[in-house]
Amino acid sequence: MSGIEDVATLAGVSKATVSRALSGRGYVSAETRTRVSAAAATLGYVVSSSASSLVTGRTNNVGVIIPEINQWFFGSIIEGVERALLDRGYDLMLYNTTKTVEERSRVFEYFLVRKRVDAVIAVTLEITAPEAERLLSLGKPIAGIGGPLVGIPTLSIDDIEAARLATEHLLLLGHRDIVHVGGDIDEQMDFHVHSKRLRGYREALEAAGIRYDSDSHVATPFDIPGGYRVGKQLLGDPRRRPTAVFAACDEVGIGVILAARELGLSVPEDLSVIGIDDHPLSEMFGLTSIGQRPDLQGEQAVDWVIRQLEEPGWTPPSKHTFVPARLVIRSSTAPPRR
Amino acid sequence: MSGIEDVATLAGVSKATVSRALSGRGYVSAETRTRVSAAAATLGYVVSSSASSLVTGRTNNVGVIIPEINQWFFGSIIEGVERALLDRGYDLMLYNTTKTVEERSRVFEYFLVRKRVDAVIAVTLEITAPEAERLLSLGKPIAGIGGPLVGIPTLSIDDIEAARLATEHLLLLGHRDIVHVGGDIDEQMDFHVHSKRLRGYREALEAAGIRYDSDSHVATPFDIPGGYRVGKQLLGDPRRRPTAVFAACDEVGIGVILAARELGLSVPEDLSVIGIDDHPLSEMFGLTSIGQRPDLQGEQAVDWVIRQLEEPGWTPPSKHTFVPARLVIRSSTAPPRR
DNA sequence: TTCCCGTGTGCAAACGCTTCCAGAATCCTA
DNA sequence: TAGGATTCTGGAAGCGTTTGCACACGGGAA
Repeated sequence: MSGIEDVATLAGVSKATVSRALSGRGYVSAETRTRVSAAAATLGYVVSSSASSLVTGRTNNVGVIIPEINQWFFGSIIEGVERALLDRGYDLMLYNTTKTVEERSRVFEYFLVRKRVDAVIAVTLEITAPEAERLLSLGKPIAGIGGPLVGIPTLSIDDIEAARLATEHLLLLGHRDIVHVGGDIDEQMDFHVHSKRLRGYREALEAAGIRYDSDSHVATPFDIPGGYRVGKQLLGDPRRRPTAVFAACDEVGIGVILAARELGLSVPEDLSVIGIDDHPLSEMFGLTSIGQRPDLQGEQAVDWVIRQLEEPGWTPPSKHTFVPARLVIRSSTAPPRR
Repeated sequence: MSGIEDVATLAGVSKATVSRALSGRGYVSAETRTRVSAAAATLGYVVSSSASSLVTGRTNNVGVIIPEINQWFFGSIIEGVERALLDRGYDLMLYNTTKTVEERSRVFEYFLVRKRVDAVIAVTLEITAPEAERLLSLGKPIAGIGGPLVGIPTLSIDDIEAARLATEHLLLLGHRDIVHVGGDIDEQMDFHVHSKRLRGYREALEAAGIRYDSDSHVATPFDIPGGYRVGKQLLGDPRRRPTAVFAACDEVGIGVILAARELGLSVPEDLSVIGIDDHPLSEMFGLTSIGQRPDLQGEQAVDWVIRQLEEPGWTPPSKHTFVPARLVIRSSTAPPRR
């Protein structure tokens, strides 16, 4: 394992020059630079990141806190973040933590406590103002996916708007009897995604002059089996069956479609279904959806923190950023059967 | 940001004693230890990992190379690895890289080149002997999920055996006309998982005295749409329709089930389907499967590398380890109709 | 009593870089 | 031609820890 000293002697220069030549900082003549690079190459030299971190105070690591991995939304974010980080020469330290409050604060302390990351990207993690303050005061940029969050740049789709869009699509097709299959409102984490989507749905309904009652909304876990179970229940009774379902995410929507099929209903003739996400499976099921791109959200968050690190004076948007979500019409929605 | 010096003066001892008290190495009287801890706590002191890495040569990071994130198998591995690593006080550096040869070697160089990780866990990455040699000679333990791989401890289910088990289950039920829907044999990476599963299937068939011909096997991507497309094609022609399908993974199996339903066939009456994985969705579809636990595989790999790091003299198994895979019977398999 | 060993502590030397500073050489401008 | 600005290089001082070594102290064995 050769050090900078070896490279220096081989190239016939000082350690200082090697450092400058290799890092590209400061003046080095072209000739010297090539000689140093050659020496480094023959020795297989590579700088010790601990040593340089020690003096520069930079680790070139970015920490990512994420509550799930095995879900399309979160997995895609990680992919986007990873790609963007590696492109810029940073490494990704992954912290998978559940959403319970204790766990959350433990992880948070963990981050504050470590001198191991230059920045933090928090996915679906409600960081309180004092916590953010503390992190920021340590000079560590932080960005959030989900939000809004005070004092921290955050981004997400506009959940209310997306839900409204989805509901309006159904309304426009002529549906009046639309059930929303969403998440559990009592889950307080997650930036109230569930209640926001419910709200967008209600607002669209009310704008169309349709009464909303508590039967119009049913909660279930955000996965295919969750949608399936609710679908079975909801569609089982013919006299209470809606003509359309707005599912709070595509997995749930797919579950509902499967339940409908199993009950002998055809989609969209007997039932229209719309979801949110544009999940990779949605195309196969013909599921109409409000699409979003979690991978791009991850890239955006990376961009924010890295620019703060590298461009002195640059500051990220001070308010929450809404990323686009667009309607993708497929074959699961149609006018209600006369 | 207070350093060890501050703690030392506050506690009225030397830096050396602080270091020993906090790290638990060397002799420190109980009284001193508590005084130091108190001082550290009031100052909010935390050791600089770069500084201690510089002297100890340890980073407390483990690198994980993985080709995918957004797939159940890989996501579960990451979850298991992350959990095990955090429990032991290590951080996880994630490298998501595709399986193409150039990418692979690039990442590999990347790892060799960095002095940032203490160990490497390679998931589904065929590391060549010289590469392994190099990593090992740097004193960095390495473990692989997938394999076998010479010179590196690896683990995986026994793919041949799993495929045989699945096929035998169908044979035992009385099926003689079984098609294997697997992966593309020409994909050379992945430790030949595809060809191993094909082989287990063939061997079971041959042992039962059933002729295998090239029609018996069809390749498709390892996901639900892949299984669905093949299913549609395969089951479309009634006179060439098998009585059972052995899918190389559950996603494919689920796709086949969906295709069958859509063609009006009922499972298992008209068609039996079995997969491999015991995917979370399989229960909902009643899919019989050969189950495996990627999360535990991840934990096992972590155990190997960490023990090598922490227990001098300990060596991991020198041969490939097969982890258990067990038959989970659900409702997608039954004797063939009449 | 003497000697040795197990404890407890501090000093100072690394660990492998980056960067400030100073000095030398070269170049441009007046 | 003088003088300042620019480019290039090396020496040396850290960065914040860990750890080898030396030393002091006490208790038990001989």
